[in-house]
Amino acid sequence: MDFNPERPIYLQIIDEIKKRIVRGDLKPSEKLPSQRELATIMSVNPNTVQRAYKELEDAKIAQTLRGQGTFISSTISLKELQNELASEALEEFLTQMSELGLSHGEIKELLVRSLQERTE
Amino acid sequence: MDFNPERPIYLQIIDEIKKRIVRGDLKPSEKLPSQRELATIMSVNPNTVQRAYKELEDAKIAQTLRGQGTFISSTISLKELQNELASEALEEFLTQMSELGLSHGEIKELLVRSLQERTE
Amino acid sequence: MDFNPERPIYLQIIDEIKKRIVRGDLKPSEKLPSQRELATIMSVNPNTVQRAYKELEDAKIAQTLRGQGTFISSTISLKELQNELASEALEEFLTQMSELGLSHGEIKELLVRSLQERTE
Amino acid sequence: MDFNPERPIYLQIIDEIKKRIVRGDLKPSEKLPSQRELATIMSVNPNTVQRAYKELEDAKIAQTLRGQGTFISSTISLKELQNELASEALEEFLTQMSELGLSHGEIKELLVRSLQERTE
DNA sequence: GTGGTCTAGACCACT
DNA sequence: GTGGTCTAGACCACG
Repeated sequence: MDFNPERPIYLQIIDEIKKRIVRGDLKPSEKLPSQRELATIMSVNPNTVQRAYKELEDAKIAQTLRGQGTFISSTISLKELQNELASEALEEFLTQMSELGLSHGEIKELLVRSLQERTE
Repeated sequence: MDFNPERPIYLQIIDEIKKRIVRGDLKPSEKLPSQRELATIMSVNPNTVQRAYKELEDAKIAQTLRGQGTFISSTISLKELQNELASEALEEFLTQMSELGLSHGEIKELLVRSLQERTE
Repeated sequence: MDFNPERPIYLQIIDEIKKRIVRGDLKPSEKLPSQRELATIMSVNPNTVQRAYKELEDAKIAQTLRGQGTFISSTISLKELQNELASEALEEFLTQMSELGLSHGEIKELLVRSLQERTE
Repeated sequence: MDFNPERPIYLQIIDEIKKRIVRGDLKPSEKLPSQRELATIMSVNPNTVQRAYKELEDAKIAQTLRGQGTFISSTISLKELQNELASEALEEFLTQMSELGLSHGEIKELLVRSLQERTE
């Protein structure tokens, strides 16, 4: 994993884990790599991983058990998390486009055209 | 204007000014508020405004004339600026959605539905 | 039994056992569950129970007889243990309240009101 | 300030600040010492102070302004915070006492006697 | 000068 | 072996 130097590493780790959960690569109740292990894999300091894990815990996405490790929360809903993240992105996108003075029609057209180009 | 504390204020000021240009609220050759004035309006440190203006200059979007103030560049192309900003936003949006495992069809559907809700 | 993740589990086990003794649920000379058994009941690592039992021994509250198990000390004074635990709790409580700037009168009033609500 | 080695320093800093707010020593909107400054005063690492400040921010008790410092939240209600902290302490105390098998009457008597001793 | 992030490395408590 | 805390010290972005 290569990090964007513009954005704090721990936030990028959080985003990555969330996306893996949503895509089903990580399942509820599954154990995350230990802080040290992930730190090694990502060539990052263990404290940085810890920070990411802590925020995931604050967000109720992960849970930590003393001496056993950090786990994806067992009660988490994949669909819900996906909706949440997708809505955030969509909201952000539409706000941006509106502020640029684009109408709904123009936004839709732009998107459709762009998707077509990527499919070809 | 209220700022997102996650993002440098000067960048948010830049974004805001760009959007105003694109929307036509600010016209080419028009004079921007003085740094002090804008700082007062936005309850922000004058240095922050200065930094925003400087970056706008570097991007050839504004020009500073000694003793006269800062002006929107007269040669600026609204359409081009709009395309640029819209493309950036679109790109970012599509990347996010793909990483969430959504297909092109799903993305389109989500957008269309969301636009409809906003129109009603 | 559900544990507070802020506090070591073995301490919480110790507290629980002390309370059961004070309430008479566990009597002097009575045999405690085996470490394995208690570990199973509490869904806890056997080492954790062992540590709790060891600390109870150090505090002269329990005794381990080789091959026979762990027993509540026969010479233990219920009243004394109760006083000790109650004093600790009271001390802690009064310190907290004082630090919040509450007067003796206010503390008393708060307690009385709270007890009344619980009785109704 | 001397710390209890049993409890994380950052939690003790948090508690201390909360108490100062409740007692009126720190007022809403007031600036807290800078992280470095407080770290020096308390002979503690700046990171430790930062951790405490961050948690206060998560709890909406403090607010951080980029480059300006950390401030007590302006919308905070002293009475509410006091009630909250007092209720927590009271709740904890009563739970403890009940678990020791003490009746409401006994609890009250113990408290009254203890307050009297402290007044004399 | 202020907070934010990160590293390196240490020690500890818990399982 | 696992996470939790802490230190020392560095660098950066921001105001």
